[in-house]
Amino acid sequence: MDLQRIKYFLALSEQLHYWKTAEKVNITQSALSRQIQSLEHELGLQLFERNKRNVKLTPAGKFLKEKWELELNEIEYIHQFAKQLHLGERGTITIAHPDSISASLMPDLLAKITAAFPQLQIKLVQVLYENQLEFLKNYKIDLAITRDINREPGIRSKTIHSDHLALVVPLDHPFKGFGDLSTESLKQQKFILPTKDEGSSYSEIIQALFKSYEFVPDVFLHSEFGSTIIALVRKGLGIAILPDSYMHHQSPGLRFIPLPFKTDLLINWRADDHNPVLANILKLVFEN
Amino acid sequence: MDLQRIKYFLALSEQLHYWKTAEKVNITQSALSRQIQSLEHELGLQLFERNKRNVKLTPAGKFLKEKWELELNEIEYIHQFAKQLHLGERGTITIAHPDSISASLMPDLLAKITAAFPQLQIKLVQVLYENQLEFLKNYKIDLAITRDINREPGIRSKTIHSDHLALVVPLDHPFKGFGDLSTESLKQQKFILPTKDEGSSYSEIIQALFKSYEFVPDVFLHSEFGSTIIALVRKGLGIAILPDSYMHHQSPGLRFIPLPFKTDLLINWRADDHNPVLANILKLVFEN
DNA sequence: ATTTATTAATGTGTATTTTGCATTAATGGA
DNA sequence: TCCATTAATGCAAAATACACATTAATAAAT
Repeated sequence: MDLQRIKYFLALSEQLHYWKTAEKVNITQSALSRQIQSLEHELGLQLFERNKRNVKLTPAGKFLKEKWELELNEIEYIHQFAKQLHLGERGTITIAHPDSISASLMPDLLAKITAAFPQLQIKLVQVLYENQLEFLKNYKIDLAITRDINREPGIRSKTIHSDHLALVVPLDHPFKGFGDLSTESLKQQKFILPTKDEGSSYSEIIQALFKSYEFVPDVFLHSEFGSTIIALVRKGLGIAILPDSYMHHQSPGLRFIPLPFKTDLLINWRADDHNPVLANILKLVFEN
Repeated sequence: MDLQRIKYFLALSEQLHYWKTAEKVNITQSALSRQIQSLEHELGLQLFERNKRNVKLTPAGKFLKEKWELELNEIEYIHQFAKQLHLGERGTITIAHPDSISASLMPDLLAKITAAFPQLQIKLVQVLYENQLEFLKNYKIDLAITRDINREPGIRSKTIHSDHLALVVPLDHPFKGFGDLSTESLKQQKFILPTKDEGSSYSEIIQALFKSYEFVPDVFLHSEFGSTIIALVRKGLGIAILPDSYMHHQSPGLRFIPLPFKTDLLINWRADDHNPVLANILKLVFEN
């Protein structure tokens, strides 16, 4: 059952004239005649009542004309949709990203994506640092934006941004600028820091920072969630070290003091992920 | 776009293995490989991600697998339905019949039809005698059961039954049997008769009846509807002449006196009506 | 590291199907 | 009765699909 045959049938069912129809669909009358015959034979029923002079739909033919028209439309739509999936213009992608960039990079990126591919479905999720690679490998997420360098085989990774680290203090705090920082003055402070994670490159940078001042900080509380940390600092419960992306969040009552340490933001994906949606998004991310 | 190709695709999308699938669908692996390739080419997209070792659906392929399965089911159902239309096992037929047989022949006929073709849709309509042929020719009805012989070209006709005419009188009427009828006694009666129609063979029979008694009846009322006539007779407003099929109606308070005149019941249809439903019904009507 | 088994793709000749051209046969109208 | 129209058909050519054998890539085994 060739769909082309059905198209010929539909054309003939409109014209009810072999010669005119044949011309319209660019085949000879003989070919059309045989196409209809084989269609009838294949279905085991008669589509047209015809003699050498007139062509007329049978009740079954009339029924099939109506139904097939609907089906062909449906199928055409399906094929178009599939084509969009193929081109990565439609489909779903799940992205995990850290809280730090939800007010800076993410809005920009999402705006870019929706402008270029309005039909795309994007799912944003927050995943604990320690789970990101596992989720990526288990197809729970397709893209992981993180501050950790990964060395997993099968995961590809690329830096998309660099942030300075900043010391975050309440507005009424004695630290006004980088000059106020010293081993002595820092030793007095209570710190709110991210959860320490063995082998996490982000914690290593923070460790390195304290090492440069040669002391071990008094860590009053660990939290992985930047917004929690910021709220605690604002209440005067301690001071924190965060990527300066957080300056883009509307956070009154806080002062950010830039530090000479940088943290990279990386984007990770499965090396064997051939979803065209991913390719399109990576292209967008890297194109400028 | 050959539906067979889509079936091959669906088989492969289940097995994800060319050799096994090829065996299952009874072609060689080479043929299957090319079928899938040409399908991909035709659609302009990739259905499977494959290397020499593994076969896996792409997102577009996964989508098409789901959709095509539904569409193929739909199409198969449509074809089955069309086949039934072709065989006359499904479809609609509109039948006009006189009131006189609605309690005798019609129930029998309808029972027969629904037993043989349970999927058939039957529309019963009451049409005035004078309109029957016109409605038949204009495709408003497909079968006309009537007591009138027609001589229209293009309309085929066959007798299916013969009724005696009967004189219908109230139970308390002095006429008890055929012996009570005479020109004198009949002259005293008021008659309720069918609408007189020039050239109608049924009225001609009734005319012939009165001619045999050599008088012109005192016709108090004309009606074409048997049930109306019966109601009037029961109320004692007059007596009537009807086909004795009416004896099958539950009509207490009436006496039917058979007369030695017969009226034929004919079934009429368009000679050029090739609706298979019609053929099946005619076969049923004439088969015994 | 090398070998082996597996398996999708492909080159090639053959078989099948479809097509176009020319012709035929049926039919309605002049 | 003849003519014009038009769907069907015989036939050869073209296009397409197929099977067989082979190739090439790769995962598993040694």
